[in-house]
Amino acid sequence: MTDAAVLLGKLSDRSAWRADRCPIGKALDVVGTRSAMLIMREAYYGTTRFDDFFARVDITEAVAAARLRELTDAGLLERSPYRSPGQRTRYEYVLTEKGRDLLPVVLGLFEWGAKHVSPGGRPPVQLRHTECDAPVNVQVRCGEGHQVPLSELAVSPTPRRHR
Amino acid sequence: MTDAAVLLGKLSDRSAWRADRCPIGKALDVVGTRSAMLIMREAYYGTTRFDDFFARVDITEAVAAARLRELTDAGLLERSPYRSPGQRTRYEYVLTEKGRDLLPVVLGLFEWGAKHVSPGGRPPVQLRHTECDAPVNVQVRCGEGHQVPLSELAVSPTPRRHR
DNA sequence: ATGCTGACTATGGCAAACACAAGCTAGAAT
DNA sequence: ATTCTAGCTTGTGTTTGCCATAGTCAGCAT
Repeated sequence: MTDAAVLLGKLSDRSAWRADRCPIGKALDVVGTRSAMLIMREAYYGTTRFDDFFARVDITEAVAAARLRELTDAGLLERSPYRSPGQRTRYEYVLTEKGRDLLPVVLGLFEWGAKHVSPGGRPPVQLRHTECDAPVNVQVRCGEGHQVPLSELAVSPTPRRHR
Repeated sequence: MTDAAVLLGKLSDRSAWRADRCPIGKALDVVGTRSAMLIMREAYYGTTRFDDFFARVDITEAVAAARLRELTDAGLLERSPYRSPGQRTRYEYVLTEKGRDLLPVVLGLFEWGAKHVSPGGRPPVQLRHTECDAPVNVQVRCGEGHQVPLSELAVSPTPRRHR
């Protein structure tokens, strides 16, 4: 038996269904580009201003403008006015709840890239918990706190909600 | 103070560095396309054969062939021969360790898409732990087992390895 | 009034991702 | 020998992501 998730109910006959309306596909419609992911990374690093985004992500202004608009339209970032003393009003891009919720994905990419694609397996930066200094990583867990490997992952149809 | 990770050491001056050689970018070089992510999803569902991949991911044969080659070249999948009784030898694509390690990313996208982009917030399938039936999700944790929110995430330069 | 700075917008072009359609190939079945 | 099928390959055209360069605009400083 090859290693895979466990398909339950009507899903067990794989030829009888297709993963249209898949949440993964929907997510990729919003954050499926390289520049979107890297802009979110920058937001996590604390970047809020237009010029910082395009300089630090190393993309052109046009791409930064397009992506920032898409991400604010989609609700991952919010454009909010601020005024430095004696300056005119400007706008900064701040993370929303929805944007913060994407953190596991971006951190997951970080971890995977660090382990499998970085030269010598050594990433340029490391991640730790401020409270206890232990290294941080992304884990698949269940509500009981167990770590869940792929072979113990059960996929079942969402029951219909009746009214 | 806006909500962001804590940058330590020489990273604290954000104008003094740029995230080139970022593991996130490297990861996206390999799995940065929609079709790559969706093919990995299918592999987690247990799909192994060419025809199943392109039919179930709803991409063309050409795209499936290109992506499968890239993913095997990159080491996330392995092409291995098999023979059904009285059939000629065929090839199937099976997950490697490297491919399985990407699971948190794909599951993270699933969870984010389900929560934020699915109609009515209801995904078509749900994920549970086979051992205890508790719902499964992706979490950012430290070695001590604490859940780590963005504001408690410390980013510091990797110390140089001397020899 | 002129320039500067932060935040964009516009134009043009290239390459990658993808779609659609057709063709090819190895070997088992007939 | 011919057909069938799984597993691709090739050809053509469109769309999207991105780059590079240049231009705009608002307001503060000079």
